[in-house]
Amino acid sequence: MAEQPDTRRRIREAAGALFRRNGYPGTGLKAIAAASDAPFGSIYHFFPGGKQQLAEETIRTSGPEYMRMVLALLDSVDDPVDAVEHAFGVAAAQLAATGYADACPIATIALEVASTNEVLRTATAEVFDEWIAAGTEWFARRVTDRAEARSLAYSMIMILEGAFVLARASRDPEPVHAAGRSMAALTRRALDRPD
Amino acid sequence: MAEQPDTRRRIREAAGALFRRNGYPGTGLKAIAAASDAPFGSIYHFFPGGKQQLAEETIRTSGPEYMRMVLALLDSVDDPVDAVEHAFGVAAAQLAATGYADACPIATIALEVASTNEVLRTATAEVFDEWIAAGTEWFARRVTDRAEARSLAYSMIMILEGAFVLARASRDPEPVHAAGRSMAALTRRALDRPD
DNA sequence: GTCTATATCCAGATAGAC
DNA sequence: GTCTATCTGGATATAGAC
Repeated sequence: MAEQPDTRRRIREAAGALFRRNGYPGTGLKAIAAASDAPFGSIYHFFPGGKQQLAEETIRTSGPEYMRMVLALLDSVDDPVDAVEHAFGVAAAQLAATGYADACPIATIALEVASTNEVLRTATAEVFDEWIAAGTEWFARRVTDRAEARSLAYSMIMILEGAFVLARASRDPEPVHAAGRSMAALTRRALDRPD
Repeated sequence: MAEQPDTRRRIREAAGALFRRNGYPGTGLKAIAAASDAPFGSIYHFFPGGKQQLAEETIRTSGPEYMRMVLALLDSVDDPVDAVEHAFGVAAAQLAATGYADACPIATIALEVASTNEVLRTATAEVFDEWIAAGTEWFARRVTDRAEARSLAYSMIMILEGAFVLARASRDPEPVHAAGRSMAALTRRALDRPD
């Protein structure tokens, strides 16, 4: 089995970081080449489909990576309510630590391409579907009703995404903390009132 | 007092619609000229600051407009819990009716410019601040604790923004309905448990 | 004031030397 | 496979005719 060249991975990671901060049309291939210390032509050597192929790969790799990170945070605390607040607390800290740059790796692209690029829109939709499925599984191990678990997973992803919008705009981690408190309240309510 | 020319308004509205759908770097001035049926030069005649001035004006006009629309929806129903679910229901229907194009007028720009353009970032942050203040006032008339009212306003805006991300990506109004149910639950909890 | 033509630059993409 | 030079189109922005 052939080893992936290091250059290819560097390009993908640099692209992921730039797309996350500046979006899809806002990121140029020349900036990606510069950030990955790769010659411009290597981008087309490894990604013959050009910018779109590069973006699709970053969506489909950084999306699941991010999910695994959040699930690891959630799994690191026993009590579900505390786990939720812990995960949001870490997200808030990480956001502030990166100058309010590193929030959701795919949300900006998702909004940008929703009306303009079916290939990338589908990629973002499929990543979000995986997040919802994984989040549902996590909550289903803690609340009895499966519909309730799914609702909590939906809410957690949505309120986190919205908190990232407000926090990046205001350069203030407070929205993410507020989102964590609301999600903790919803979680506690589901634990207290098993339907 | 001089009347604003009709052309200027048409340009601003076309720009607002395109920025909302395709974002800031994704929208070209030529597309704005075409959509507003205005000659290209008129953009710089009315907006000498170019693309950035045009974007700032659309943020600062469409943002408050959207807030007034949501507040009108909330005020149209007496019971607070029903009002919240009603507002989300209308948002879901409008999203589907526009082919999943017309969600939040400034969220895409907000994410795109957060790390790249201080003028526009500040504009989006100030609009969000007004939303939070107005939402806090609305909830404060219905729940006693002011901190609780502010928390509900934050949550409502964040979960709506997140729902728009998921709904546009999946071309499905369900996330917005799910968000409405969660916000209704949070509102009911605040009404039932006056701290 | 309205509109057209154009200047200038940078994007994505490609060809081909090494 | 790596890298450079370049093509082509479209972007923002401007000049200036009408």
